[in-house]
Amino acid sequence: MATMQQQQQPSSGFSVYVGNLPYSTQSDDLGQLMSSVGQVTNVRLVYDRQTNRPKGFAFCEFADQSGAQNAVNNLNGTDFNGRVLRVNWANK
DNA sequence: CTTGAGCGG
Repeated sequence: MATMQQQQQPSSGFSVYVGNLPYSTQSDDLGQLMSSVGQVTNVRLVYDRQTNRPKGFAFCEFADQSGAQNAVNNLNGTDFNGRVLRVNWANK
């Protein structure tokens, strides 16, 4: 693997960006999917403040960096509820 | 009863 951005976030949790999600996706659905590749500490679905509609992406916190990396390697580019899942390390 | 690039109510 080439050099990639590994952000170690304190206060428990390695943030991973999850995008290209269906608007019908709930945090629980993502939580179960992420739990299948690693220990998930938190799952945050991003909603729009103006219309209260899901923006279509979310952020997942893993208890271990390997779990987050495993999620990126296993869920990124895969199909989820009819949409191609987009998983990557979070920037902020 | 709506939408589809991207990084947080």
